[in-house]
Amino acid sequence: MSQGNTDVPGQLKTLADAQALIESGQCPIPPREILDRIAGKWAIQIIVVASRGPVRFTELERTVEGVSRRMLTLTLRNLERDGMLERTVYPTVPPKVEYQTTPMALELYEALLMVTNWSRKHSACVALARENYDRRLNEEASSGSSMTPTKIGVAM
Amino acid sequence: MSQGNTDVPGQLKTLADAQALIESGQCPIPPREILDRIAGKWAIQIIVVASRGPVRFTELERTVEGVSRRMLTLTLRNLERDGMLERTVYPTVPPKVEYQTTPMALELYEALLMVTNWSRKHSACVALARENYDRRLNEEASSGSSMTPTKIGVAM
DNA sequence: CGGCATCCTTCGGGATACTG
DNA sequence: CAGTATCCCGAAGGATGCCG
Repeated sequence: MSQGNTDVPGQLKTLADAQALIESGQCPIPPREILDRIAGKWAIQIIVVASRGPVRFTELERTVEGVSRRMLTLTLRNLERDGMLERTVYPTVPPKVEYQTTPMALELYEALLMVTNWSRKHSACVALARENYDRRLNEEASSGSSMTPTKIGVAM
Repeated sequence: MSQGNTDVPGQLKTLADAQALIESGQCPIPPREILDRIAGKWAIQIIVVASRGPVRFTELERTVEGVSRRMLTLTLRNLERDGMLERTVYPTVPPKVEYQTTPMALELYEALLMVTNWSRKHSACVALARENYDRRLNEEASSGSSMTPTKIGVAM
């Protein structure tokens, strides 16, 4: 349980690395427990806001648009429990509580930037693929089934 | 709608880039529609398996452990609709259907490898943070509330 | 083999009201 | 201000059965 452990057992840079992991029987994808955390409707947004410096509860409530009191609290608790947020309570009256991201959370945020880049790069392509798919569904509804191997996809 | 568009409007390499995006009023995180896709319980696993070459429906059913027929079909349809999978039907009897990932999906997979790396690097730290958090909860249950600013987090 | 249709359960998450 | 507690709903997902 040493602290300064910044080594990754084996960096995965390419798909080949992932394949190798599979061969060795290990998991090449983020564990569900992690994905479920960031998959929640609010976790990432909270991390983004809290990465800009200490932020108070009510500030978050206003900034993270659409979040309910309940979900804000729940998500904050989970993130805190996972060591992604640091919660500081000032025992004043009225109470003041500040949240800010840990370095670990910032690293996750940076990793997620790759996903952001992907979506920015391919969002148009996804939209086009959907149009094609939906249109084919309609056409297929009128005509009979085709006799040749069917490939549905969008040209890249 | 040109095809060979491999340019990203603005590559996000650092948190500073993301901050800049925020200033300009743009979204620094992957859109929900994308996150929701990969957040599903099975999408990523399917992409991983299908990235190794054409794979048949029943093969997926056996490989992706725990998936139900229903969810496998649903997830495959969604991925296909988004242009992440290419579905090939051989009109033989009995029918044969093969799925394989598109280049776009492979790029997403590679982006997710960063998240995988993150979780491999920090999983122990997260586990430790949870233990600390849970232990503090118990201690706090017995004693009164503390009078000094409380910081709950794990040393990094 | 590769689905789709149906039913049912679980859980994330919203609305609202109360509290130290 | 910063929460907790309760109720409720819709969507995700599991189980099962039928079908071309």
